[in-house]
Amino acid sequence: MASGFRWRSWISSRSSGERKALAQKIKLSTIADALGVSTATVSLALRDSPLVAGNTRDRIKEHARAIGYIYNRRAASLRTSRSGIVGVVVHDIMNPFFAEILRSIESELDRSRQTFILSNHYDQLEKQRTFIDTLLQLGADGVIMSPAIGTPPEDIFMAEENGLPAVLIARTVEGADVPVFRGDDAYGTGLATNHLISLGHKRIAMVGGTDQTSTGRDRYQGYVNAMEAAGLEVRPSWRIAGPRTKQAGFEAAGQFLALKDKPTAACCWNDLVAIGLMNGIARAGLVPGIDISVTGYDDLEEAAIATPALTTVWNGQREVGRRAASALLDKLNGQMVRPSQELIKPELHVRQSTGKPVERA
Amino acid sequence: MASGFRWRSWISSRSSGERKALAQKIKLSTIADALGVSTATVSLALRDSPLVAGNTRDRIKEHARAIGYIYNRRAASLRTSRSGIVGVVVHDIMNPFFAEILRSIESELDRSRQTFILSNHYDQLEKQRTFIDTLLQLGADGVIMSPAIGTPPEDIFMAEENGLPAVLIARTVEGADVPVFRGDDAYGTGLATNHLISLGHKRIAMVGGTDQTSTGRDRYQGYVNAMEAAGLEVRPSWRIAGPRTKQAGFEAAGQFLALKDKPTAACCWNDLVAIGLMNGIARAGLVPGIDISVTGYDDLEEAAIATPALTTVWNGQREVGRRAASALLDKLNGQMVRPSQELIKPELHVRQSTGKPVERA
DNA sequence: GGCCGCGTTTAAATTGTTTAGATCACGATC
DNA sequence: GATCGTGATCTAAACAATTTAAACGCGGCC
Repeated sequence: MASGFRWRSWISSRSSGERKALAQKIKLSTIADALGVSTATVSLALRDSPLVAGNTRDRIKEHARAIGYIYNRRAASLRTSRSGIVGVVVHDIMNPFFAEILRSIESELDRSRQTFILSNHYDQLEKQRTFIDTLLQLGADGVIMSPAIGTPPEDIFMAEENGLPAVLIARTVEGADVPVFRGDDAYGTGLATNHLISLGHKRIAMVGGTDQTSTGRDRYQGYVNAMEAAGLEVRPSWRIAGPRTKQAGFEAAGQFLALKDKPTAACCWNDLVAIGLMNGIARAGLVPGIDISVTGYDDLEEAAIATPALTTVWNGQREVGRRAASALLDKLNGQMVRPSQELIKPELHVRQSTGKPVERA
Repeated sequence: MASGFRWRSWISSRSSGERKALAQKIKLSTIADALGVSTATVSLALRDSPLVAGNTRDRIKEHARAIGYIYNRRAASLRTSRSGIVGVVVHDIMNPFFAEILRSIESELDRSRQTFILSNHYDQLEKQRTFIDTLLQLGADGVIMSPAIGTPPEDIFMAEENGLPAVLIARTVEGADVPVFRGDDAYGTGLATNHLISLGHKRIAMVGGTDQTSTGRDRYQGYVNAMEAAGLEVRPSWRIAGPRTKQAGFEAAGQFLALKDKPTAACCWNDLVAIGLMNGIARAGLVPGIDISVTGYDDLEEAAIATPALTTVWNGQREVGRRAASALLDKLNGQMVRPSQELIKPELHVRQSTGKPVERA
């Protein structure tokens, strides 16, 4: 009795499959039978193989179109080991920094008819692993990833070992033997910091982000290098770490304004933090760009329309996405892609959020 | 000679598949052979079927884990007609309005082990069709879509006919026989408009968005109804249509400020437009929330930290995503889901971007 | 001796790709 | 005129990894 029940419940989820099987009945053999040729010929014809005569091919393609044949990629990939799927994992799809990267990846992959599956890992290693596992199960052709904090090189090695070639964007993983595409972060924050220094600022804080990632360390290093090169003091309390969001920047304003020997400028982790910080500063009754100078990073579209317009560092997102996708495609097609670290040179875009320092009593 | 060349180029893309086939060699039969059981037993054991004895199952699972077996979903789905993939199409992934919807869809689908593929259609019908076609080829189990402008009901009918059940979010398609989940837009803009009216505003513009979608018509209608109910004039020139982005809101500021009998308040299509508009107003030297009242729509996280904090209409995004995903899952499992239109009741969140009107000479 | 239940196995099925070989027409060669 | 070679088309059959319906072996039971 009990076992009878378990049996039923176990097979209960069939209905959808049945429904689908019922609907999806047009296959290669349907076409083959209708035209009196073999399925092999149909398969070859639909893929424009030179092995089949021009007019046979035309007849087949026309008939396939007419009866609404739908190509079954699963069946095909079972044989070919290529699924036409590429995985993309980033911290958070919604972070506008990734917007442009994703767009350029999308357009690059479109060209070679690869579909992509997107996922966030929210910097949780477990989520990232689950996703990679899913990609392996689906037989994905490759993965482009911005690795989660703490990703061990073994994870990437394992993926490659199981036929899932990887390329990294935005962050690097020490010891992983794959191509990495990202901006030159140290150089970039150096640009921003030097800009502030040249305006006359001497007390400059660095707001937002963490030092747990390669990006984090590089950005902080660029700031430190610039400060030291100018003979300026770097105080630990001037490093206000935190999430990379507007909300975090907004909340950091309180901490920033309460600092002893209050800095006159903030070099922010990214545009989101910078905009949040400016909002927080404005809320406190000060005027960002006049009372406090603020720089961002990434040059999001939003930076130009913020109030005041944000001085920021353009990070080459388009390039990162395009090159990463292109390198992955090369890998898929069996070309040897050497695991280099491509650093894209950032550029400073000066706007109204930075100015000469105003000293108050 | 020429034909020889074409031949070569045609078969040239095999290398990756070969590489993968080489790496991926552990399959059901590998385990079966090692333990001296049949592949059927292994298949059943791994899926915790009651048809296989407890200790056999444990041995099989342990061995599978030890040698790093990877489940091949393509092979399985060929047989079962279920792929574990759900498609999600929206206008633009990067629009933060969809952020919360996507997050709740993600967490709902996670629970039943469905992977989802995301895509933008940027309101281009052709892109949407290509994506649906890809889903059909991959044997996706279903699709959640915010339909592109101009989507004919036949497109949705065709998908369902081919075994791809659909549910709609955010927008409806007249004549499509599927469930739709969205906010009550007319009611929502009514809330915002009435709030402005109750503060004493008489000249209120509506900024952003288009009237080509069901959402657009509903939102405009809610605004018009509220105005008329209060006996206020609705001028065509006060309807400043446009894209639904910050950039568009920013640019609309010029047009808004140049209006004859300049309105004292703007009821904006969404938070992005509202924030852009406020930035534009601030850039022109006026103070949003004092000189001009502005309302948004969606209640993005950002609304609360904008300067000034934005009065806006909460749209129940979480609910939309959760219910849509849940309805789709029901459909997949063969339950009859009636094609109802679920309207989620919006709520007004009053902040500092609205106040009593200031009349200037 | 037939039937039952249990655990397992066998064989068929899912759909498209690939490869070795079949077929045919046509000219050239002996 | 028969044989052979050749190139162009096409086909039969093997193959990919899994699921599942049906069958099987084996005690125990009536």
